[in-house]
Amino acid sequence: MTTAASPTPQRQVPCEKCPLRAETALRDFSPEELEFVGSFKSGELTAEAGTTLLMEGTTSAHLYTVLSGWAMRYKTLADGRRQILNFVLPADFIGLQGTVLGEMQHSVEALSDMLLCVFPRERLWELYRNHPSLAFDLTWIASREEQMLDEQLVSVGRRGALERVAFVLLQLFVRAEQVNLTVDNKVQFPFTQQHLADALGMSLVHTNKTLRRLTASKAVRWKSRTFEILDREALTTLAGYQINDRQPRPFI
Amino acid sequence: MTTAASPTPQRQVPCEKCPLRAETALRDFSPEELEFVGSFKSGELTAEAGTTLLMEGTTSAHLYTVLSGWAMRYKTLADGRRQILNFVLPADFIGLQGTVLGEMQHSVEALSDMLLCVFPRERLWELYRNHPSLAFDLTWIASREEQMLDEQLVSVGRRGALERVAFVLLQLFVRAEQVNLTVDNKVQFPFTQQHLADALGMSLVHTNKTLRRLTASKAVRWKSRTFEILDREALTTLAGYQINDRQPRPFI
DNA sequence: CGACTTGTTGATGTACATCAAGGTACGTGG
DNA sequence: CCACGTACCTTGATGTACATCAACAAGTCG
Repeated sequence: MTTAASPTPQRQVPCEKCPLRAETALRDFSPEELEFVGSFKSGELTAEAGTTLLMEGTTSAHLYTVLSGWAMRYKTLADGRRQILNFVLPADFIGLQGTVLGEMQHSVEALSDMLLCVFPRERLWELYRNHPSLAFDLTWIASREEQMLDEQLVSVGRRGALERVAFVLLQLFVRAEQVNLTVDNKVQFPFTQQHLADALGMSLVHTNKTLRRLTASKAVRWKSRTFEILDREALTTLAGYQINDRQPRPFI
Repeated sequence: MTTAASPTPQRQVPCEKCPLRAETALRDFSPEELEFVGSFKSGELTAEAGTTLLMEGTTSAHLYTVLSGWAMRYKTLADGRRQILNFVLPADFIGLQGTVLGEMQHSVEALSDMLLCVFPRERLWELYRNHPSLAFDLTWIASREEQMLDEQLVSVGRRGALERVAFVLLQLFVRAEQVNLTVDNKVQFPFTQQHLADALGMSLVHTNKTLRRLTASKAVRWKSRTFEILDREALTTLAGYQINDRQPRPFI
């Protein structure tokens, strides 16, 4: 496991040309907002798959926005059991929780090679003081994350294995769609069945068997990293829920 | 199930004399902050046990701070399965999530008689604009809630039944302590085993049996609403975790 | 007093975990 | 090209934790 990741002092993406912005993954910013965010951004970070971006029990001086790539947020128990709390996609924000307790209460690890925007946590206060609209966006983000956790908790607590698997796959697909990571009903998933198992609170073997039941239903296909939805309605039914397409996400 | 709850136009608790503040459940406010919060508060709400304060799928014009009493935040699936996401105690804030999507994605129901402070959601923006320190507190709160959900997800996903029950009881006890609801290692819990089961993602019967195993270990006692910790260290060990005592909570 | 809610317990069923083994794909160095 | 290693997936056999069902006991409340 790589623990450090090196900042890249090379050419950076200027905020006004942020690829996320071009994709409408973010709300529109006023020129003032855009200028502040540009100055708030202190650099970029490239990280290889497997890099630990944030570690439970440590403090981080930085906040990040994902420009590209996937990560996972997780916790581990003393004996090694792992629970993946959430997957992190482009346009997602990480590190905000550290603001509360100082120490991170979870770890974040890159699942693929990533590019991240870096912001200094120390200037967060300045954002709150001078840019209430951005501060509001941060609350919005925290609140949205909470809603995803709520759903996840319902899944793990109250849905059966097939429902659970269908639900998480559908949800991930929808999130990937929102940041234009899908091409005619296909996505590249950078994670393994083990990751899925750890997210769903199931064993690897049982996840595998459930996955085979799911693919047997012809609703989806998932082979060597490529996930494809064949019958979206069927998948939605199996998931026992219609996922609400959320509004475009604010902030950087 | 009662669905509505009536506002009480009678004598209200002035913010500077907020009982929560006296108990140091909240951070200190500057006079300016205190004055704004006082004006932000639009009333009080008393609610009987069983009252639905917020309903999934509806919108609410209000935000609430709990002054006294317990509630639960939960979601239900189409077929009636219920997952309790979190318990709500005095000094907790509810309704913030509605800010994100408009519609609430979960319900909140009073477990005991309650007294709540009411704030108009429409003036939230004013808070962000003029009182960045309070805005920051709101983010803090959202972030703290997220951390509790993380823990809960780990429990339901990766801990065994005994561990789970021990953990949630210990956590509830600690939270109750923080708002002075405990008297020599005892609390009044206003909920039933069914509620615990729904919070832990377990069946009622299995929860009951696990609870009996737990009480057999002499670590705790729980009879007719009164919960008592007899051996805190033993309970902590059973929970497989030491819960970190958090800092005092900011905002109203 | 019955009616109802909450807790308790045993019997039985099932969903899931664990164990063990092998299969497939993709890399490496020869 | 093959031999070899490794990472990931697949599958059957077995074990166990938990759910479901059923019945009853103990309050509590009208």
